[in-house]
Amino acid sequence: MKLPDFLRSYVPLSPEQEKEFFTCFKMKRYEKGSFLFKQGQICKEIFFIEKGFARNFYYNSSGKEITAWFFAEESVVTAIDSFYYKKETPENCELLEDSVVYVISLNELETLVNQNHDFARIAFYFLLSIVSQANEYIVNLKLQTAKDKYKSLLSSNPDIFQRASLTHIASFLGITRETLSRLRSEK
Amino acid sequence: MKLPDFLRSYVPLSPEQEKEFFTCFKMKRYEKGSFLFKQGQICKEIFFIEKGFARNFYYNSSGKEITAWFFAEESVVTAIDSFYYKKETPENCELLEDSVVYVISLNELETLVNQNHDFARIAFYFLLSIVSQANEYIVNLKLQTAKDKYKSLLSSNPDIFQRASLTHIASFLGITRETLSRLRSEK
DNA sequence: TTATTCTTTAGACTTAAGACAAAAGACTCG
DNA sequence: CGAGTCTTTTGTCTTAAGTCTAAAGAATAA
Repeated sequence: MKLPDFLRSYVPLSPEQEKEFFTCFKMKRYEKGSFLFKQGQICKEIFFIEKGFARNFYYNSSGKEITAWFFAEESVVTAIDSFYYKKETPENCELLEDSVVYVISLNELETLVNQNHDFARIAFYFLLSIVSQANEYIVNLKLQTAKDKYKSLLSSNPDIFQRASLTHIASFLGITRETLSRLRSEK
Repeated sequence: MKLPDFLRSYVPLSPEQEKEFFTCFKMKRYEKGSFLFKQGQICKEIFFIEKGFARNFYYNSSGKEITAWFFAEESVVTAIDSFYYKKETPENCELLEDSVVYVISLNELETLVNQNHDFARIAFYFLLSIVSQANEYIVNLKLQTAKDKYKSLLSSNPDIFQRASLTHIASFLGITRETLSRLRSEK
C-alpha cells in the first residue's frame, strides 16, 4: 500500500480522494525477467513499483544494450516520449526481480489530470521532481570522470549494486564494464 | 505577444482565461550581458523569453564555466532545483542579446497551479515536454562522440551557432573548445 | 585608429577510457 | 551434477579527446 503514501507525499489528500485515485490503478504481479514494455510498442500505461526492481534499456547503433535508468520501490515508470509524442518507444523495461506493480493506462491518467485538479497538482509536483533528478544526472554525466560517476552512484544508491549486474550499471554510468571492473578493484 | 500563444499551445483557453493568465506576468526588458539570476540566489521567478537569447551556466570544480542550456524565443527559464528544494541555485542565467522577457514569481506560479485547474494542466503538459527534451539530451550525451554531438546540434539547432560563442557551445556539448574548433575545420 | 580584451585556431604532447581477447567465477537447467 | 551460458576480471594495445601553449582573428572601447 505504498501508492497512496506516494500520492499524498506530493499533495495532501482526503481519505475519499485517496481512495478514488487508488481505485484507478490495477495491481499486477510480474515475474523476474518479464517486461513492462518493449521497444517498438506505443507505451499505453504508466507503472508504479510497489515491490521489485526494474531497468529501462535501449540499444545503441552497434546493438549494445544501454541502461537508461533503474527503478526501485516507489518509482514511477513509463516511456515518456511514447506518451508525449504518441510514437513507438525505443526503450525496454525489464523486471530484474519478481515485482508488484500498480498500473494505470496513460489515457486514464490524462483524463484524471484533465478532470481532477488535485490529481493535476500531484502530477505537476511529481514532474518537477523528475526534472530535478534529470538535471542532476545531466550535470554528473557532463562533469564527472568514470571514477567520480562510480563513487557518486555508490554513495547515493548503494542498493543498485546489490540488485543489478555490473554490466547494467556500467552502461547506466556511460562507461564500459571493463572500466567499472577496474574502478572497483582499485579500492 | 507570444506568451498567450505559448500557453494555448498546451491547453485550449478561452479569451478571458488567456487574459487572466497573461496579466499575472510582468514584461521586462534586459540588456545584453545582464543576468536573470545568479548563483547563490534562491531563484524566486520564472521567465518566458519573448525576444532574445539566454544561456544557463555554472562553474565546475576547477572554476571553468559550463553551459547547461540555451534559451531562445518561446523558452521558459528558471532554476528548477532552487524552486523545488528551496535552496540556493548553482546556476547563472546570462542574456546574450537585448531581450524582452515575461516574468512571474514562483510563488504566484505555484498559486496559479494550485488554484486554477487549467493552469495546472498547462504546467503538466509543459513539464512533460521538458522531461522529453531532457531525456533526449541524456541519450545524446551518453551515446554520441564529440563529432556526433556537434553534428546533431548543428542540424537540430543551427541558430545556436549564430547566436552563441563556440566556447559556450563546446561546454554545452560537454567537449572542449579546442575539440569543437577541430571538428568544425575538418569539413 | 589603435590599444585591449576576448574568441578561435593550430601544434605538440598526454591520458583516461574504449576495444579486443581470453581466463576465471558464478548461475541455470536439463 | 556437469555442460553450457552469463558475468566479471585481467592484460595489452589503441584512440578520442583533453591539456597546455601560443599565434591569429574579431570585437569593443578609448
